[in-house]
Amino acid sequence: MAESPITPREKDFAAWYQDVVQQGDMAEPAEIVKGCMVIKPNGYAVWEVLQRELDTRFKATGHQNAYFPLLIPESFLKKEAEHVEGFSPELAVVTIAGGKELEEPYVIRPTSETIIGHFFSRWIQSWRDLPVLINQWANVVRWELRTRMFLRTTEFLWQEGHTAHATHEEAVEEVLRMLDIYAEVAEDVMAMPVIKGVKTRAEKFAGALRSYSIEAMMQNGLALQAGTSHDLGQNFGKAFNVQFQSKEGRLDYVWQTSWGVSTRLIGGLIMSHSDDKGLVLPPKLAPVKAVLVPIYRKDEERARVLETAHRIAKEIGAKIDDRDGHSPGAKFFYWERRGVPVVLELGPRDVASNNIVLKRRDTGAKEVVAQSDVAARLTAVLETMQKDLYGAAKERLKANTVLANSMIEVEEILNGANKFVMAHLKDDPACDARLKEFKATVRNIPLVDQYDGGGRCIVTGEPVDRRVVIAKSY
RNA sequence: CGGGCCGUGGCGCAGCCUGGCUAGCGCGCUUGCUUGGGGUGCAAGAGGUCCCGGGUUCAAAUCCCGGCGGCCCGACCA
Repeated sequence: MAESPITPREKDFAAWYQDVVQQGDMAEPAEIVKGCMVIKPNGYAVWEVLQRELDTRFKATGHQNAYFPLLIPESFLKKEAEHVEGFSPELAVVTIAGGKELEEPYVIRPTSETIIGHFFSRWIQSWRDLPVLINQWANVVRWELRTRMFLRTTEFLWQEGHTAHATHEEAVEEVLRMLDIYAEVAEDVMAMPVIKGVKTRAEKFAGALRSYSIEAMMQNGLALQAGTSHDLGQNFGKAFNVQFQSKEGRLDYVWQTSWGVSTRLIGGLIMSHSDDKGLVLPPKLAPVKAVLVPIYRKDEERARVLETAHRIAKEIGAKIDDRDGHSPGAKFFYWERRGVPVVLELGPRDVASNNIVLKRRDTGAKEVVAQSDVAARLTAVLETMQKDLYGAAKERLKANTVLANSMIEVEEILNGANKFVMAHLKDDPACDARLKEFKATVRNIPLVDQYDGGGRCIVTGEPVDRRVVIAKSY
């Protein structure tokens, strides 16, 4: 028996994560470009499914895709004071092009609020032009000091939605609508439970009025910000002079939003469901949902088995692994570490009895199914597995969420383990700062309070209306 | 960007301290036979700028200096 190429989670979670990414053939460090990664076909296929799920929902809510330049005039970033302050440390800047020093450097987009603001100002004149609902699928670059595959890389893929509205009320509706879509994709498609909430003022997007996020819990108890949706107010409208004439004939600035999710979701996916044997993909996200491994000895068995195997695989839309020169055992391990939800085994015994063996990736449970029932059974198993993965993740989130009623309590809990700690805390940067002492942050202030309502802030003693999520995070 | 560990066939490592034969090992890969219900076995092969640059030396994977990159911790982080 060969040794597992995957470090157990218990032993070293970070090493486990690296191993799963590598063994699942998801991505590898680019090495020749600092902090960047190569997303391999297996990983990119997952991204494509995620893109499809998101894009369909964006379109269904009236958004259109568009594309803006990768390079942004440096001066654009400076037009919004908070924005430039927030992003300038992590900008990559192009100063030379065509062999000449540029008069004005270009920054490689870290996000596109500025350049899109510029074009919005040209596109929008009247209340009739609103709302503008745009989404862009793009790559962005942020010179992060510390990178981890999928979770934080120098260059990453994402979508960024940018919308402009006539009223703040409408903009806030949009912000929450998109947050809901993110939560829906996270929970229903990725089987990753999330907490929707508002970011504290200290943690909000540079240039936003308010930021909202969905926060997920990884298997090691760390939080992962899985998606954000920002109420930009009129900040960028004013910075880029995006004005429209209202029905009443008044000139006013638009109210904007922006929202995004990135390839980081794939990191979250991995750390939500995968196990010591490798990647586990929820069925709805798996590019390949089922693989059929034929088993045979002699040539005449081979012919018979392969014939039946091909017929069944075609019927149920499974991939067939008919590679020669690999033993069935080797194939089982191969698909296992690549996270395929269901592996079907078909050997001479099954051909003779008109059965087939079906195995789930998550539980490892095997069952013998009549060939005539396999299509229905596969559908049912995939559905169950999707639900079970979500259920297990939800259970873990619940089990690792605790209440605290004092700063000392919060600190004790977080020093002992990685948990989500629910505590009353005022939305004040000074209060956020107190958590830094033990490397925690407010993840968000939940939109829906599932606990005991109001209480006194554990720092200031002032009344606050609900508990916030405090945790260590990626 | 600070601290630590690391960089040697595709992958994982030994060798380095104490410089010196032809740079080894396991896995993987190729070919043949064998095997096949959870990594089959045997045999024969292929495959290496020892991260890069400079220095010391008769001689550098090994010592010295500089750089690049990876991982972990920290600071930073929409």
